[in-house]
Amino acid sequence: MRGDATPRLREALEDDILAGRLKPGQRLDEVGLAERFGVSRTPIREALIQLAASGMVEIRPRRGAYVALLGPRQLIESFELMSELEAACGRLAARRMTPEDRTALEVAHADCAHAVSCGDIETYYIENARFHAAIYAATANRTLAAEALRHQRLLQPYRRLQLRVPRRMDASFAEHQGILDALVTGQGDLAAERLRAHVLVQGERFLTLLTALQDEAEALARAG
Amino acid sequence: MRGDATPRLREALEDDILAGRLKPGQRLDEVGLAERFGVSRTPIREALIQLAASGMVEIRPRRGAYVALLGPRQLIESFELMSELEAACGRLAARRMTPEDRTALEVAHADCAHAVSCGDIETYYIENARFHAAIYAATANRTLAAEALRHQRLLQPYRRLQLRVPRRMDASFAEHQGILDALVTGQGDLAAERLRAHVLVQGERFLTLLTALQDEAEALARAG
DNA sequence: GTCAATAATCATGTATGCAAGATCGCAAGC
DNA sequence: GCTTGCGATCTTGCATACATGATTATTGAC
Repeated sequence: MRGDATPRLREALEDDILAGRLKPGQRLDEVGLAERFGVSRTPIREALIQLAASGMVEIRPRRGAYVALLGPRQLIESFELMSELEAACGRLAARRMTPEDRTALEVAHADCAHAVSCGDIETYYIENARFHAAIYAATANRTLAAEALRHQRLLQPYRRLQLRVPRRMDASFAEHQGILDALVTGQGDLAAERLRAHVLVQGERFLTLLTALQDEAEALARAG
Repeated sequence: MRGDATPRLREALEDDILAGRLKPGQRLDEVGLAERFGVSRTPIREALIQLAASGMVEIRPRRGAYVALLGPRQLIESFELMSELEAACGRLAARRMTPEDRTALEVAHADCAHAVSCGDIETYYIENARFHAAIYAATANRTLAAEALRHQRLLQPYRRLQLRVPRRMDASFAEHQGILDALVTGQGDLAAERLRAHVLVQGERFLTLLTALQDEAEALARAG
């Protein structure tokens, strides 16, 4: 075999996690994955180590690898970190955006608008990520953009749930409009503030949802 | 051997890099390291992969691992990212600092003061990192604090050079005082602004130093 | 003397083997 | 009936082996 099994495996596993085919908390058995992908354990292990380093997988020594499962505390912290990263991106993007960046942003925003008008949550989920990624790209700071993207991906499985909250998609889109306005008029601090609030509210809504689900589960447990 | 070779190797290599025993750009030969540490290539590879994921090492496929060498562009970007992370930490720390956090900060600041009064650059370099780490810890957000710490370590080899700029240590300490004042008075936005400027100026001074060194090297190349 | 092509060498990437620790099941005791 | 101790099984972590691509050295031509 040609020598590029590890990156291929890493991407395949990451895709599986992001697409929800591998669910948070699920065990990742080395031999099982090796058989499934037709390789030995070695490149599997190396891919898992890389995913663990990026936070998508958790490796417990001598106890195996698991798809990362963020608890409430970690979720709060991650959304807060994300809100700060996005705010930073917004401030820099407002100052440095090129005409191409602006076009890309407006296209992504229009695609979000289309998803909203169709009521298509799944599409909005994807286009929303693109809109934010367009902001990262406009910072002209690849290091910062890469960090923002990495954390976006980390939270992606949880955001997906979050958008199912009633009317959240419309509210999110309205916030995008305000962010875009601030960005294209060069108001970096305003864009930062709006992005911070936009991401934080997502985190808070998500936690509300999470605790509701937990209460529900507990109620079921008591009833059953 | 007992089953913790990989983390031990990772820490040893990271220490070597942070302490300057392994220099940016230096090749990390797997068999050489394996012999030096008395282990096989497998745990060496796993440690290198982890270090690559955290940015301290660069792995070029089929071409080996090297101690990360940041170019001017990456340095600018990294310092800018760091300035935003520190600003975020400052804002949150000003709001959430516990009395213990405040004490730790003041102790770290006093230790910096002592290093300044002794003119001890090497000690200041260490205490400075502690002062900043105390701010991260005061955010009550371990995820954010861990990210800030990781990037602090990434830039540490370069900061060390930077402090040798004349009078930089005194200026840095004066800035710390302003940051501390803003933090203990709960002025989050002010603390954020001062931290951002503090880190950015380090980056800029460092780049000045870097280009000066490069010019010097070129002049020598022309002369020789 | 320099450059290019080719062969030898070497390092990386992957596969496989093996030992130690973790998990699971079963049985014995309370 | 529940818990605890012991043993079997399984998985991980590291070592070793091998193949392929990169690197270097050598040789021949210009």
